[in-house]
Amino acid sequence: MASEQKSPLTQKRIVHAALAVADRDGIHSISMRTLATALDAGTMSLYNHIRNKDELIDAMVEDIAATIERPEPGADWKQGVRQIAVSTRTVLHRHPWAVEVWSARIPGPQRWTLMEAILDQLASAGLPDDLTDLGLHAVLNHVLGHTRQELAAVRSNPGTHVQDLAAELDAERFPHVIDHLRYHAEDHPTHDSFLFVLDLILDRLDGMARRHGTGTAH
Amino acid sequence: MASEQKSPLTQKRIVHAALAVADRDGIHSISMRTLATALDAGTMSLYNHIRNKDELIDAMVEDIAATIERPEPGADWKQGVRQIAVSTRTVLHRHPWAVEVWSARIPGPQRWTLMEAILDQLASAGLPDDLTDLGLHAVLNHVLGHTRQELAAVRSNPGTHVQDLAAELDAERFPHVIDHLRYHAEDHPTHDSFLFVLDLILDRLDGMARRHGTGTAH
DNA sequence: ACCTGAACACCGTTCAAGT
DNA sequence: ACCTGAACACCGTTCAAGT
Repeated sequence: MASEQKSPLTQKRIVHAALAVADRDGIHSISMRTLATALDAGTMSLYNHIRNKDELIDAMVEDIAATIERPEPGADWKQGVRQIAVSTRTVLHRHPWAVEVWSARIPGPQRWTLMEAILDQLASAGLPDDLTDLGLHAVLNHVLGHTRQELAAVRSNPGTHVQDLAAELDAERFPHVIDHLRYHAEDHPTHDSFLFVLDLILDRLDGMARRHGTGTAH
Repeated sequence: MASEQKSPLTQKRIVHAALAVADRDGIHSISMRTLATALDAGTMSLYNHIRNKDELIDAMVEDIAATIERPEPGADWKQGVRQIAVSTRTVLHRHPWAVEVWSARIPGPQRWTLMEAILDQLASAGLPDDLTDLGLHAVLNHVLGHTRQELAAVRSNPGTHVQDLAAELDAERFPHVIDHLRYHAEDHPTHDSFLFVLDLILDRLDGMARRHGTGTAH
């Protein structure tokens, strides 16, 4: 107790401490001062390992992007894309603050690697350039959009839940919206809409690839 | 010149001034102090018309959401949804900071009205509840995802362009990503991918509605 | 009812000084 | 090379005092 050894600051320790804070209290709770205190260091010491706060947040996103599972090289392309999509969703659920930052900032190497993997799978399906582009965006928009939407009620306003939102709306003006919110408040265990739509997209791309491969369309 | 009359502060004047600043310099450039100065008022005067900064930003989003065109009541449902989607994209391009805030915060009346309109159109197509839900998210994810992606290069880092990103990447590790970025840097006037995918989604929903209507599937 | 300055409790970051 | 306190130039917002 008397001989506590302060472990040295590293960019890794700083990023991990920041992740712990963000996962618990949200990205808004991170300040250089509180983060330094949590690490038992002077505020300015952090700047020996990180250029500024923006780059810290980029490093946090890269760190969690690295935990997304990639398919082994020989895998079927549909299974490959599916695995990346499912794992991305799982990881984003583990870090509820991350989905907003994900779309808002320019990717780093880890995220480029993920995009490269998806594009590689789509290319191996035999899709031409324009349909590969279409497929990448369809998959990414679905994964990020669906996950964002799942996390929205929980995250944005900690007190707010989907049911409460529906209760506040005027039933005369927003009947469909209220139905829709109620629908989302229920559990739908029979088919997970995330996987349902994901497979819809993948099957559609598969069909396009086959049509292209057999030379039916240009 | 000697008899300048200060027009009184209103929530509308404050929101419009904030929109002008955000459209020119980004949402980050808005502070209560600079905004008050722009309005030739004391900082704390703003708080007589707006509860806090978060509600100001919500009010800004609501203000631009109100400018999105809605279809006239009798319109064909596909044309109706299409018009809302196209107009949303146009409006978000006019306010490049808005697409991030859009997904991050809980909707207000204007945005609920838009969702109500889309859901109403989808219901009039004869889609059952679960496919209406699927259709709403497909349309919203596409509109927001595509628009975000169009704006990303321009907005996030004012100096960065898509071509520069591609030039910085290691050609050995990211061949597909580089191709993809180059593809996006080109103009593709022959078919706008926004409309192409939008119509793909709408046609798909139409097909589902017809199959459901004729009782072929449950 | 609306306006506002002072004050409080914070920020991120530069710089110079330490070891 | 790494650490750090002081200082600078900001924040959003509460409160009390004005009209």
